[in-house]
Amino acid sequence: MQKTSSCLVTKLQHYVPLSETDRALLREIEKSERNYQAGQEIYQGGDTNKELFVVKRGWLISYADMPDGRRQIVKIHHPGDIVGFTDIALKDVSTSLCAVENVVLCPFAKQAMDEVFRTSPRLTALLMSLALRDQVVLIDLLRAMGRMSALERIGYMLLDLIARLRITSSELTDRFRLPLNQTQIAQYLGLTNVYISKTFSRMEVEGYIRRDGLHIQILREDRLREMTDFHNRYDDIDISWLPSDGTQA
Amino acid sequence: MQKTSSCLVTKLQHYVPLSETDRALLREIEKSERNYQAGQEIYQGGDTNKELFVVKRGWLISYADMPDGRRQIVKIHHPGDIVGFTDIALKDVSTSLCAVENVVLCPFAKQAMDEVFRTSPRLTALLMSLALRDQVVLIDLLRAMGRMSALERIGYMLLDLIARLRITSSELTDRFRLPLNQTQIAQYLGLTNVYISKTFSRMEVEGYIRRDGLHIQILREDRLREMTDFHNRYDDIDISWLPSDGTQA
DNA sequence: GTCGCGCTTTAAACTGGATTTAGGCGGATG
DNA sequence: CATCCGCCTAAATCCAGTTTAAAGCGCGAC
Repeated sequence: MQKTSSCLVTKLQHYVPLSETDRALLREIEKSERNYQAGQEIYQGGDTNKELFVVKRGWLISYADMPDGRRQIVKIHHPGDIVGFTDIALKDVSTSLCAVENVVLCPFAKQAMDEVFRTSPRLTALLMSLALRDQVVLIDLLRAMGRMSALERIGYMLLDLIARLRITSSELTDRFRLPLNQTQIAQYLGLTNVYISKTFSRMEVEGYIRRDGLHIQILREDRLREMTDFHNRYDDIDISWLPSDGTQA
Repeated sequence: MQKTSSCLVTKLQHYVPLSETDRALLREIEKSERNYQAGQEIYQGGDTNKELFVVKRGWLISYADMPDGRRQIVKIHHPGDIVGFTDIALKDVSTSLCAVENVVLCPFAKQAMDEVFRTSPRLTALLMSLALRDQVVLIDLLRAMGRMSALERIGYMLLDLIARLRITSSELTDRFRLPLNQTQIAQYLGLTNVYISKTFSRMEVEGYIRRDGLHIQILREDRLREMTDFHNRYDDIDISWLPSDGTQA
């Protein structure tokens, strides 16, 4: 019966109801807030790994750079996401994190996660399921990068983003705000900004999408799904194996 | 004090000592064996997800296909690996599995994994760490696919493979057997078999490697590490947060 | 207003890797 | 010992996407 609805709780409860104990654990994690402004780098690959974040507001990107400056963006983070879970078992973080717009994060120490692991088997299992799901999503992206044309890759990215946004706001239709610039999209899809521009224009001409400032409307979602053989990994998680909920603990 | 040394146990103990209880759990998992011959497809993406495998002998590949036949290989499995862990939270498996040579697998039901989760927090945490580590490795591969040239990608793959093989056989020097054909390597690196052939030849001419049948010798490992900004993710796992070992349970 | 700045667009030249096709080699099979 | 088959190599051609450079286009600062 919390008044400030947390997007982390919303996102997790999309998969499974949480006990009051579990929600209390999560509230603890989201206790403190920190602001970062657009373009700010929050940590860098190689830094010692000491805290995780829950995204409260705004989009962020994680990326890995080559020494000569080539950059590969590997994850796009939205409100409700946990950032840094992947690196939990590493001494140093493997990617850098940057705010693409003004954001609000809830930082928390790795130890807080230990607390979750110790006291809530159900939440632990859920987080683990989501981490494994993320790995499947990464595999999908890998396939897109290795085997799809530029147009297919952009289509795939748009489908993936909208599927994720629909988790938290189910009334969302076919239009959403995309606060990434074309250089960042290129760094995500393994292309160049110039070719992103060209392909976006082409997609508009051919009626796949419509653009309006930062907003993208997907006009031929079915066709894009078919072209990219898209699977929505955010809907069909199997939670049947989760331990019974924490109320008994 | 087991006589038949299990490569799974060897691989896990590379990171952390295991209690007798834990080893017993793993023995249970490796109880039954099944043989598959070279080229055989063991399961297909979309099949219902019911069992996992420990690799006992031989190499295998996991891949995702597009409906029109384009194929992306996403993982190369070696003896001691657990296959299918990624899909544990999915109703249907997301990739296909194929033996690249004659292999021996130990199949076990998902429930056996539940047993591990219930009874050994330490083993659970270790498996989870390794799953997260795999995700970091996947991110490295993604960077290679998105931002590296053909020569760099091949170099990266060779470095990754030899780093993994060195976990189980530390006396391994700079030479190893690579039972993949060039078409498979291409499907792994997002290139074509023809260009793999060309680039391999070039790498040999330029003194990066030497080839001899299925064997590859890496001659300029330092240079390749530098070119690809290679990080060995198999060495530096942080296990300090693991719960104390299961003997007290 | 107009200057500067970040971002997108367009165009032209270029190239890394794809495609296609043919040949060659080695090992299994009869 | 001839045939076949899977795999690797080589050469010619082609093209999707890169590179470089130069406009456009808002938009906020002053």
